[in-house]
Amino acid sequence: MDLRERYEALKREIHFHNYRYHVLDAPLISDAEFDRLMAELRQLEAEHPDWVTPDSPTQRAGAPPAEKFEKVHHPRPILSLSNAFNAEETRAWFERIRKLDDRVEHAAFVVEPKIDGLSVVLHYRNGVFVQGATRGDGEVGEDITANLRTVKAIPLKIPVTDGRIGGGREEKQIPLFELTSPTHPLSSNIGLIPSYLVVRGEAFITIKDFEALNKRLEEAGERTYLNPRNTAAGSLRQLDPAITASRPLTLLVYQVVYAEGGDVPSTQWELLEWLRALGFPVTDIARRFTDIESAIAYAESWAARRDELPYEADGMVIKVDDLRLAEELGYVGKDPRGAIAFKFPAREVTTKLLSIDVEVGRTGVLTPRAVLEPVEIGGVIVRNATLHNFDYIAEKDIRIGDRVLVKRAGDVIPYVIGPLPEARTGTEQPYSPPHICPACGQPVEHFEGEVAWYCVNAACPAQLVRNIEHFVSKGGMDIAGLGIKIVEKLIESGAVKDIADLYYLTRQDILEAVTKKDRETEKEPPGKIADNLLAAIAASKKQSLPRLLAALGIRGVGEVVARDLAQAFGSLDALAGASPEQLQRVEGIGPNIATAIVDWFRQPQNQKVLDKLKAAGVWPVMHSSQSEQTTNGPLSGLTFVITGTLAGFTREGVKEFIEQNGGKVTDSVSKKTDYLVLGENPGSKLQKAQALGVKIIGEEELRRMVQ
DNA sequence: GATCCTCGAGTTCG
DNA sequence: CTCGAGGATC
Repeated sequence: MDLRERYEALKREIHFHNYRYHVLDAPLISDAEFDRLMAELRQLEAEHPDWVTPDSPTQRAGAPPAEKFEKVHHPRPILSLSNAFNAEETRAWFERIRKLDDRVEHAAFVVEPKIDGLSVVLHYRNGVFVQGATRGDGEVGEDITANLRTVKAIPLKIPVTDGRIGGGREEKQIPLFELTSPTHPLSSNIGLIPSYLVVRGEAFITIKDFEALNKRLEEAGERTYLNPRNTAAGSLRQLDPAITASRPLTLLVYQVVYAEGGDVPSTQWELLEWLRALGFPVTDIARRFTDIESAIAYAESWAARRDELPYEADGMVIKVDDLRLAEELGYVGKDPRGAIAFKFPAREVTTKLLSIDVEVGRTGVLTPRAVLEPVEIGGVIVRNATLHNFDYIAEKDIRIGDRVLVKRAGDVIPYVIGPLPEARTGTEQPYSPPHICPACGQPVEHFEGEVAWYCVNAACPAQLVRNIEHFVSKGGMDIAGLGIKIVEKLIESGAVKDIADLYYLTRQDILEAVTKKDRETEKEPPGKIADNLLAAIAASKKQSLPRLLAALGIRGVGEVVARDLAQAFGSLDALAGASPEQLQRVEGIGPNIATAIVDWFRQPQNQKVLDKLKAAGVWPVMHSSQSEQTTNGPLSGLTFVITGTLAGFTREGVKEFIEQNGGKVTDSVSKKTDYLVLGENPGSKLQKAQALGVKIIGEEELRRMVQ
């Protein structure tokens, strides 16, 4: 075999292994072996530069940076899709097209994922990738060929293999179908491949790759990206292909835009298989249905399981399988009638940042809050979102008036992911943090090495309200019926100046506060409210020492630390007399928390609070049975994390159950987690657990472990 | 000294 | 759920 033959065989082999790795995700050789093949190819090309063709694997990277992107006219318009936001609207679409054409009645549908990425158009002449473009306005896009070449999932040559591999040693002829995915064997012949073929696909970055990229950027101290979509779009619009090459882009192909001189299947379902056979990456969750209801059910099933997808999807596309029928159904504006996007509820939306409010927490920390133009996210109208802290605003360069991307953490709590600088008009105003507390007007302070800004005024009314809120909360002294409104009135009237005053309230104090409240919302007579509240306050005197300790609001002392302290010291008297050294003997207590505790007990106003609590009979001590550690239960030594909703347990209930049997419950999944207890509608802990290989059990298994 | 883990604190809407 | 920070561990 001469060198030229070896060169051609090498190219085939590299294309094939690239395909196995980047398209099928099933490599046959190691990275090192692959690198060796590439090195040999480069060597041959260095010796024979005239042999190099555009479809050589070496051509993926290395094009010099461009000045600008050239315009590309698409051979046919690249269309958009009309949307359906629920099953009802999807059925309405079906009815509309059924009335237009009788054949729709018995038509089949193909359902595919609608990936949130960037639409791209790829041109192949005689099987060689010659040009790639963005969608642009649908008529004219931008030439990003050099960038797309670096995307390894894009075949530079189709079919990606003609079945001959291993050239140079023992050349083998392998039937094409064996080279494709075992789950999708080829059923039909490829036919005559068009001499000019234009396909459309979606370029994107998987969630995993996005997170890894952002982590890398963060560690390098660089600006992170907002979401996979923005990253994919930004990466493909780089003038320097070397940057694109460094980004983990991939793609899935789903449409033939134009074909000349060859055969193209006439149904969407066959088309997907045909594209796959040519070596294009094609989704493996597409399904064909012979009735619209099954198609809708399938789309809905993915709406519920969208977190299982490796990429961000904003919906599923339902297409009429018969491509000729779809074409004949025509268009509404730029939307073809033959397909519809079944949209998932948006989880991330953009809206305008109107202003930034500042809240004062019970510890005095100032927290910025975004006031937004109201938007619906996942079924609720969001008007506010947290901005975490002032550094966050500066790092992300968030300005008032910006369009910002908002998401609900765990689909619950809204937060601002970041601004969309490209949407700026020039009227946006940078934000500067306040120098005084918005509640009391005293100057704010910042401590070395910390991010937070504090209002240090011990008499700040906002802090007092939050302090009492925390004290009476469910996890604290659990005084039901004492909400923020009544607390504010009680403070206003002077009846409450600290948490201990709650235990000295008269019926008259409460009556006054309650009657001053907005009467329209009253459901019960004030007298009854006052009596209930007095009873709840009296009942709270019996709360345990750990609860009281956590409720006091000592910095760094929450539920867990309070329990450990209570167990170690047994009473508030013992704790008040403890030295920093004694405190630090408790696991989890270091110098900082020890100092915070000692300081708290030393404050005169806190000593007064303690005296008043003691006098009111709020002075729990640990009983020996309470402090007894469950060290020999069936779950001892095991750490559990809970996610989702369990059928037979509340969150508190399952925690107690595990702890009573000697197990430990923490909030975050790590390598030290033994089991993840999985409930309905799990959160991101599930992915984390899967990534770390943590064992996942249901509540049944948990119960069995105890028996 | 760096890294991992855990805890605390704050957060929104219906 | 997120971020920040304290503490434990290597």
